[in-house]
Amino acid sequence: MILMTTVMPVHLLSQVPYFAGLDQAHLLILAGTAIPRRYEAGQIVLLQGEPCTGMHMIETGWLRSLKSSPSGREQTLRVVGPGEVFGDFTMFAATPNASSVVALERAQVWFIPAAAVLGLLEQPAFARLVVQTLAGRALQLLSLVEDLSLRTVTARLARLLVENASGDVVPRRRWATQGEMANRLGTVPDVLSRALRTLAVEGLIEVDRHQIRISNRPGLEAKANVDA
Amino acid sequence: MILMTTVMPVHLLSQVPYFAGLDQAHLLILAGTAIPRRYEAGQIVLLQGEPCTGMHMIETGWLRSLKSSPSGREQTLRVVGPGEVFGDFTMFAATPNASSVVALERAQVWFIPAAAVLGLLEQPAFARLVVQTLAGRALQLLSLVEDLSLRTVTARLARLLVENASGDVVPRRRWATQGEMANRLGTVPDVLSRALRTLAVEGLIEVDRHQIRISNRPGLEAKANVDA
DNA sequence: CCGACTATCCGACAAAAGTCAGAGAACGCG
DNA sequence: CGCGTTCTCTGACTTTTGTCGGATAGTCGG
Repeated sequence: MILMTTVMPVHLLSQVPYFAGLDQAHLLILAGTAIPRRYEAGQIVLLQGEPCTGMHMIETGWLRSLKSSPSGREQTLRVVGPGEVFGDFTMFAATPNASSVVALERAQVWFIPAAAVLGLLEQPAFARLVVQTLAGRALQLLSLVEDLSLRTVTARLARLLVENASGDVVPRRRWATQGEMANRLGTVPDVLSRALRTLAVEGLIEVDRHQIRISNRPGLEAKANVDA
Repeated sequence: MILMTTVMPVHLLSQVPYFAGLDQAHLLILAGTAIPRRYEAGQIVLLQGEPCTGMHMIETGWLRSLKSSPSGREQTLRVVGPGEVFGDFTMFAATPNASSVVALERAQVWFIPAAAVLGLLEQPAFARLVVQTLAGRALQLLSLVEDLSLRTVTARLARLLVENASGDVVPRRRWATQGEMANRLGTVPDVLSRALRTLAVEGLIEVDRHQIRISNRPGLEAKANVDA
């Protein structure tokens, strides 16, 4: 009798920058330890403060990690999608979860136990990639600090748009509501709404329900560098 | 004829968490590559955007790393002192300096070329420590984001005081002026001055020129968790 | 001990951000 | 296709933060 369990396809793992260099044998072992998990929109994947026992990799769907305040305000730290990982920081640091993670839409993710990954650090090539990736992600956090500390909401919005534009349009997924974007910029929906309008009346962007078009990129980039 | 060059004492290196586990031989090699540098108060050690060729370790003195805005506002990211390192993030990520670093007082630091450190990543024990340390430092950045995004200036100040207190007093070094503390909290001297006063009149702290005494720790901790 | 420089403080003011209530539009589900 | 929920937008208001000029007090070096 054959017991069919769901096993992670190896090709998924190699999408992750620091797993990409591993040989087939190690990939198979890793994949063997991965546990599939499915989440619906709004479901909590990780809760800040809970012990961390491993990391997660996303097969499909989008999620966001956030810090939340007692009064219900939230700051989105990162929005992650297919091929990306989360929860690795706390796994490597061996601390409780530093942020919560919730699903923005239905998502298929794989949980990878800490032991399986930490063991791989024996391999210099892998370790090098991990070090490089962690450092790079830390630098992204630095620019978030810069944004929050010394740029106005409008400037942060302009930056977000410029960075996320493919060509001249910033596509909006279903969950990319103004409330959600507000969390990302560290403000509230009302204020974001006004910021969008400001940019729109100045002719820099055209806001649509499904996308935002950049009509004047140089002008928008100028706004992005204005500070407090 | 003997040429006397200044060589870094090995015992300094082993103060750094991730160098601590290295054997004597490697420590000696590392120490051999280190170059001594002295800076006076206010001098620039690293400039944001410049290429990064290695990391620094502090023997004596204090420095701060910061992001600055076009209009002159500054956000202090970290204040570092004896035994600590800086510039390692960008070295490991192989990117230009993400922040500037300036000396707060006269400081003796050692520059360690990137190649010397990156080579050591071959050693699993070392790599593991680096990974753990980088992840830990990234988590500190996360809490800075949390502070800036969802806490008021007064709450941030309360936290700073609680965290830096030894016993009931927060010692103030000569360079720990209000302007300096303001940069650390992401605000300006005037506002900080008022925040200090607020806490003082509420009887939570007693401000002195050389130290700040916490007269009501529970009360101060309560303030530290208030949000926007 | 003096004088220049810096740090601190203050009150009034300006600006940015956040809050609130309510109207209107879009969307998803049945 | 309708109905209810969620998202958007609006104007008025509050709070927080930042700015400015200038008074005051400390500090440091000579």
